[in-house]
This record gives sequence, structure tokens and C-alpha cells, in this order.
Amino acid sequence: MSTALSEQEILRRESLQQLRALGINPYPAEEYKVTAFAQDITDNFNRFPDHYKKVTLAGRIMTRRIMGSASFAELQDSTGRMQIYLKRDDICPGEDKTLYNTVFKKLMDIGDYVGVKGFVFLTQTGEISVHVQELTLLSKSLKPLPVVKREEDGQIHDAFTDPELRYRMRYVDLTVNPEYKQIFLKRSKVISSMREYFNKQGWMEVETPILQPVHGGAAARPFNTHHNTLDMPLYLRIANELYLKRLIVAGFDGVYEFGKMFRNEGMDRTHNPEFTSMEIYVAYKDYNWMMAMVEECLEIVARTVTGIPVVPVGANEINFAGPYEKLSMYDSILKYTGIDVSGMDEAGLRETCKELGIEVNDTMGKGKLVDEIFSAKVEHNLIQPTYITDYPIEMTPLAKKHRSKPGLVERFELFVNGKEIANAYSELNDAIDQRERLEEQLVLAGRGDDEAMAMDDDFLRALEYGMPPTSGLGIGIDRLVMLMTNQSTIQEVLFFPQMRPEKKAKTVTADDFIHIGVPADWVPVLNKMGINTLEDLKATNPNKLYNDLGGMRKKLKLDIAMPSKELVMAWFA
RNA sequence: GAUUCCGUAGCUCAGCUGGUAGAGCAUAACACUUUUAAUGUUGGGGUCCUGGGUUCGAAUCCCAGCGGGAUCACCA
Repeated sequence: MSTALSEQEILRRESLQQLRALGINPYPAEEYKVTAFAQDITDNFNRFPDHYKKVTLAGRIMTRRIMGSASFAELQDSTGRMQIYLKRDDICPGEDKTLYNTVFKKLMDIGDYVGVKGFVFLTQTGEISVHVQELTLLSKSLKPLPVVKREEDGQIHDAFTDPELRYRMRYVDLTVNPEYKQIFLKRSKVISSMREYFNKQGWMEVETPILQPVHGGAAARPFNTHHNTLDMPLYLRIANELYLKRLIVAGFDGVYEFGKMFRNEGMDRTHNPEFTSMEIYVAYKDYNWMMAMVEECLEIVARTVTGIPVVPVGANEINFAGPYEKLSMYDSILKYTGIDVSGMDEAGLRETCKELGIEVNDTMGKGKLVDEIFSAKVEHNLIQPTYITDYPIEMTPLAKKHRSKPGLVERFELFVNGKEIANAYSELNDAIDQRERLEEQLVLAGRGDDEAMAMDDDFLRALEYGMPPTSGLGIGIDRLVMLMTNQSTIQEVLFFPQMRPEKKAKTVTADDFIHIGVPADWVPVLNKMGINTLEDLKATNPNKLYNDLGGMRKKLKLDIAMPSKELVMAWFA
């Protein structure tokens, strides 16, 4: 980020001064009463032309076509774009034509927020437009927006597409690429429709700690932080499962939470360090009940977002109407590899992995090995919503042992389009069993599995007081939204995905340079040479700098006094 | 982490086998009363990502770094 302003930014700042000189406040404080929106006018003007004889809109100027004393411009509000027609003698009825000739034509720019009052009409070419009778500047924009041109046939020119810039400056992205707003509108609908469904069942939305003294409930590396007053380490939660179960112990029948989880792991197109999960726990239910609930819920979500239960995702059409296919973990491996792993011990599994060409290491336990086979051979085949059920006990320390199949737990994961989007158990409520299972995790941790779960004594104490039979479910909201909006990267469904820090955001004022003795005239020259901070200056060779200043003076044809060599050396003192 | 592609004007991008840096849009000036990627004429605007190397000469070739994309791997 350079301290030097571009020519266009300087011009806009000058326009700002001229507006003030004309007595126009570029940033007025008053409420501007909007009575109409672009989308509504576009949709309804032809049927109800009488409703639009007096409208007030507000938004950004996105294009301008000036033709002498008449102009067209496009105003973009939160709902869309509306062409506006400005005629000099209409917005300037008196002798003074400054508002049109100077303010609109010269001092306003693309990106400025304006308000217009007028009436809706049809132009000769048949476009619904607003004939402006009153024009008000609402906010001056100081940086030029990338100009994206769109033709009638949908062709887009000069699109603002660089993902880095789009994600870093989402405000610019959504201004010039408003079609991406749809993703976030749908995201909002996914969450609100789920919330509405849960509330209708009588379940309660709750909030649980994000700062946790023990990071339990999942297997992942946490972010560490520290509380000063208590002088203790805290972790950003990797899951909220154990807190929600405490609330079931407390006597609530159904609790759910939408919230951010934080995992200090890799980033790619399906992982962001912070992500949104929805977890729900319902007392007296089991995982079979939960499967039916998920089917009902996701069908409602899909209908809310797209109108029908079928959602296009890549080359596939995903049908969220239940019931979904159910396949046990072992059966799914049998189905897609022809190998029955159900009776194998750890050594047998390790051998099988080798035969299938799957890399393993010594830290992997039985559960992990099964998971590796599943991930490599089965997962990508599960396109339509499919429940994978009955996982090996070693993988799942918080789920109840299977009612009839030894060695397994009552767990399912829902796979859609080859990816896991939900995970659910009949929750383990046997406090003694739970303690043993967590102790086994400690053994795995001792073997070097840095994802093994930590012991949480308070949670165990809660279970000892008694938790009713309960089924719990977690859904990755970001990945669900990716499905519902047909996006292949998580960054597209997050307003502000995590990015590397922007390079060289440091700014410094000219005063800092002047303070160490640089003549004011020479500061812009230093900036031009890429020296924007005192650190930059100190990092250069003084002799080289002295020579370069002379070179720049010549190159830029500057008519300013060359600083003496002693003076330049003094800057480095 | 691996492979690969990319980094040039405010934006989108050209720039061949090395030889003074280009277009469209945006921007500035003028003209123009229903245009719509408005149009016409005329201007201004560049650390060619950074640092080395090869060369008489590098945006271009080589090396390293930084940043980004894609694919794969890892990651419940």
C-alpha cells in the first residue's frame, strides 16, 4: 500500500474540496428517505405504472453516459440497478445550472452515493428509467471502483475476478459483482430456515463458551490464548459438544447452537481456520431418529433456498428429499473395495491399507486405519445424500456403544457430493465408559496422535450426575452452504475468508521524513523511489541514495534544490 | 507440502526469436437533449512483483525470494 495517491484519487479529493466550496456537504448527516428500490420498479412498473409517479431512490452511481445537457446514469442500490435520466433544466430549473454542469458532470464520480427524486418512465428504447427532478449527493467516493461492463446478452467485460483482491476487498467485490450477493443471501436462508425448523420443534438456541480452558469435543489443534487477570491459558473452541451436553444434563430437552469453531490447521478450498458449525442435542432420542430429522430439515433448507428439494452441484443434481441411502461403514468398504474389513485386527487393517496403496504410519490405531480406507476408496463415491453408520469404537470416543454390534458405536455421518457434511451419535451417557474411552485417547496421544481428544474432568462429573439418552448432531454450515449455492470453495461462501497478511500495509506521513531533515519537496521523490517508511530509508545505502536522488531529479525534471551530501548523510544519523 | 501456471497503467489484459512500454475501459478537456459496453476528437497516467545473474542492451532468458491461482496430498 503506497502512501502516494493515484492521479484519480487526487482528482477526487480536489472534487471534494470544490463541493465544499460550493456549499455542498459531501457527507450529509440527515436521513435520506428512500421510497423505492430498483428491483421493485423493474418488476412492477409495467403493471402498476401509477405507483411510480413519485419515487426516491438512493445508491451508487455505477455508469454515466453524458450527452450535453442530458445524461443517463445507472444507480445501484441494494436490490439492483436502475437507469436514471438527468436533464439539465429539470434538476436546475432556475438560472443557475451549477448542479448539473459542475456538480453532476465534473465533481461526481462512479462510486458516489446519491439520492434521486423523480418519476419512473419508459425511454424511447424501452428501458424503465427514473426521470430525475432532484439530485442529492449522499457520500463521495475517493477511490475509483473497478469498472465492470455488462452487455444485454450477459457478456461481462473487464470483470473484477482476481480472487485475492475479491476476498481481501469483499466490499469492492460485492459492489461490482453484485451477483455474488446471492450466495450470501442463500447462506442467510440456510441458517434462518434451520433455526426456524428447530424452534418450531421447541428446541432452544443457546450460546456456550468460545474461550475454553480445555479444548474438548473434537480432535484438532487449537488456537492458544491467555487470560491476563486469571493468568491462565485458554483455547478458542474446536467444538462446543461437551458444553451442549452439560445443558442436556441440566435438564433442557433440546438445545442447539450456531457458532464459530476455530482449528489451527491447514487452509484450502474446504478449510478455513474459523468456520461455522451447527450442533444440536435432543434428549430421549437416538441416532435413527436423528437420521429422519436431518432428512426433514435438509429438505426444508433446500426448498427454502432453491424452491425445490433438488440442488444442482457441479455436474450433479443432489436430491435432498429423504429417505437417504444408509450404509454401514464396513458395508460401504465392502461395496467399493470388495474387501470385508469387519473382522480384521490392527495388523490386518495395516496390511489391507498396503494392498490398497494407502500410506499409513505407526501412530494410526484401528479406527484411524479404517477411516483411511474409507476416505481413499469410498467417500468420493457418495454423491447423493448417504448415511454412513456404525463406526469402529476407536474413532469415536463420545458415541454410545452399538446396541447390538460389538466393537462399533452408534454414529452416522452424512455424505453429499463426496464430502462429509454432518456427524451424529447416540451420545455416550455412561460416565464410566466415557472416562475409559477418554483414557484410551490419552494413550493414542501418547503414541503421537496429536489429534487425540483431551480429558475433561468437569464434563465427566456432569455425566456422573446423569445425562438422559440423547442424540446429537453437528453440521458444517459452510460446507452445507457450498452445496446449496453450488460453490466449490469455502472462500466463496465466507464474507471474509482468512488471508495472509497484506504486504507492506505500513504508512508513514511526510512529517516523519521532514522530522529527520528531509526537505518537504523531496518527500514525494523518496516515495516515488519506493521509500515509504523510515525503515525503508535506513535500509538503503546513503551514497547510493544520494546518487539516485540526483538521477530522479534529472529523470523527473524537478526544479528543486539538490540536497547536499552532508544533509543526505544526516538523514541516516 | 508437491506439481504447474501467473505477477505489465486505477480495472481487464496484449507485448513473438532480448533492441526506447501497448490496447480497451476508467480518468482529464471539448462537442452532443433518450443513451445503454453511448459516440467523436485531444491529453495525462508505468519501480513491467522484489533481489541477483547472463548480455553492449532484459518486461522478455537464468537463479532465488515474495504474492496469488489451479490440481494433488494433508486435514473427521
